Amino acid sequence: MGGRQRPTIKTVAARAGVGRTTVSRVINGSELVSDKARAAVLAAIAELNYVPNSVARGLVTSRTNSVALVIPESESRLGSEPYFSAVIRGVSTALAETRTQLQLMLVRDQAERDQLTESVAERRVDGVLLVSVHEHDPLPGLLEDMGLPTVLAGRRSPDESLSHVHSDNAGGAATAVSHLLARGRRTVATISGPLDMDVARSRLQGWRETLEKAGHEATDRLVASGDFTEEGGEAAMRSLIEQVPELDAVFVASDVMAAGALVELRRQGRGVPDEVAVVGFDDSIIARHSNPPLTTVRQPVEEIGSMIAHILMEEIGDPESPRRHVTLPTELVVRESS
Amino acid sequence: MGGRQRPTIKTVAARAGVGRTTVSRVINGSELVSDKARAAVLAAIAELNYVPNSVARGLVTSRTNSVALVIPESESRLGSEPYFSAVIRGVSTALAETRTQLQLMLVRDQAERDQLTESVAERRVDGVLLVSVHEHDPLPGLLEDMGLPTVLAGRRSPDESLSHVHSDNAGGAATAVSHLLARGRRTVATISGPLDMDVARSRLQGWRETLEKAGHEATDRLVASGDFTEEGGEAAMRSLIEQVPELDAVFVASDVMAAGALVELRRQGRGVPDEVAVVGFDDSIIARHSNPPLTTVRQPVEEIGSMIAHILMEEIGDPESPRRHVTLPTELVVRESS
DNA sequence: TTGTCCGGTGGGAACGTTCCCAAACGGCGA
DNA sequence: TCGCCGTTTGGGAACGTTCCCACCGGACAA
Repeated sequence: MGGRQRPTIKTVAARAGVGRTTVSRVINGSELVSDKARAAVLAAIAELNYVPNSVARGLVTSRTNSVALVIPESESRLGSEPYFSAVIRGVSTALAETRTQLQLMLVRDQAERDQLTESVAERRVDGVLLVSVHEHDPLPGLLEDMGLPTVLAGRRSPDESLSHVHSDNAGGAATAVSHLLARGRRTVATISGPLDMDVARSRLQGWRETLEKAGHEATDRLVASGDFTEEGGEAAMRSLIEQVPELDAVFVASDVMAAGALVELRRQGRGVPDEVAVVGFDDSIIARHSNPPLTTVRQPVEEIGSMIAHILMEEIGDPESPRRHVTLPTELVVRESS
Repeated sequence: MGGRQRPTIKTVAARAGVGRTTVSRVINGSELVSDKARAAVLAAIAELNYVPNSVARGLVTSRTNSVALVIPESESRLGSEPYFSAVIRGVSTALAETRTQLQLMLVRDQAERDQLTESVAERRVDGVLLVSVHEHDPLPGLLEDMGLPTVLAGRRSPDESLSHVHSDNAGGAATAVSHLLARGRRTVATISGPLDMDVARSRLQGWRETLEKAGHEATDRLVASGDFTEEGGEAAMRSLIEQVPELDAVFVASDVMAAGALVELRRQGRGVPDEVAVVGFDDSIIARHSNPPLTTVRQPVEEIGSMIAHILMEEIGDPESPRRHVTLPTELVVRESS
């Protein structure tokens, strides 16, 4: 039964006894169609089980009704990082409402990078969502030059020109550090993310400013930088303990790294939270299940996802629409590690 | 500079002083082109920065070079379930090699389901990958009827007709139960997944057969069924303890549910593994971080992903290719919960 | 020389839409 | 009755490719 030729708009027109154009108008919800014609067309469509061919439509409208979500994954973090999954969820929810397809592009190496730009050049998508951008990543600029609507989750730097949505990283870090100080901690170290990312720098800045404002030390010896992986967190914790044996608290820039830090602390026999308090960032699933459960800064990741999607659809709909910069609030979730 | 009209194949032809067809041939790597013509075309392409329009190509070839990965998500499991992320990773890796785009479709409700079938009917994809199929899901049959190449991760039932890849669920469960028995456990209960899924039934069957073969009880009172969520695992554990207070081991059909079970056991003051041993399934990130770390059955999820993608590409390339049924081995990972 | 073949080439048609425009239709006022 | 206007309609062209086929020219055998 699957062998039958798919009906085209012509078939429908013939069946309904009208012209191609009228069918097209009905499909696209134009008002300039008589009720009679509309009824005939709708009936024909139903009988023939007609579905418009979106490729043909795309050729003439030069719209594909699909957008790309680009996730650079050199660190192979999708998988361990629930962050990406949550973004995907949010994006998908927002897109579903607009009947836009989601093309997922995991970019691991240069070859895949080239493929991505080519695919974009082929105009297979109407716009691009970029997640986890690094400061000197050429991709955002490239997309901007091509004139393709682009929205970032995060930003390259504080003066990012492209539309973007991110959470209040500095503020979240400040809350975390204040919390630790309020619990009487004196020496608050930090494990930061890769410093070529604004997320990492902003969280570090929040840590530093809060400590300085409170009259505490916030020098570089209290900073170890990880790469947002568990192993990275472990190594950073090790070097911190060595560097600053007297530390009694650590603010870690992600839950996954914090989990690594916990492993190292346990290995070294330092009690959490008795001897060392730990606060993470993200409130990912791992935070609830680590040992002990992790105090952490929750960020509205799914909302970030749906918001970048919304903004992108807006820019696709109206290329002249102004660029938007959105900062979403974070929230401290206190558990047993602090 | 982005304002310039994109060059078409005609522009290139004119520039190179050849016909459209010759340009097309060069692009598609045909042998029937003289070296001279080929060189001229390639030069023109480079000068003009020409990229073929894939939509136009798709219209005539009726190929889109993209496939859909469908993830039903009524249980909102992407996010908590690293399983899906790993599948996505595997699929993406395999597709990258074939220059095929990946359309991600999260299907939460009926509306999104309809959108999916419509999108498929519009021929926006060359094939479909289906993850986490339930026994009476109409979708696989629908796709089969439409004649669209379809490959499943998992299967509807043991006599699945569509191509599919799954791990040795019964075998994995058997290994887990044998392990528990070897540790001297006598009353091995189980928390199964939703019984309208073959994964769940197979794991349950592995549990049952192993116990029976060893001469142990394997009756229904030892079975509680969850829904692959943490809360479900918690509730199931609660009912098991009530039903079978003397149990000294539980085989749980997923790590996420096992994490829930651990929470409940702790709440009830039952030591793990001293009083109750727990074994999960998946070896997801949560297994390493639960308290205590979880003994679990590892399944090669990423490999499942890349394999379904491979098989799908094969079926798209040759619709007559035989259906394939692949079972991948599992492996027990012993940690501290057993 | 003539005929045959074959590598190389390019123009026309087709894919299934949307958009532009001209034309048909009907009603209404003069 | 005629002319005008607004609503509704449909045919032609276009979007940028690929595919089919016919053609061209040179090499080679007869």
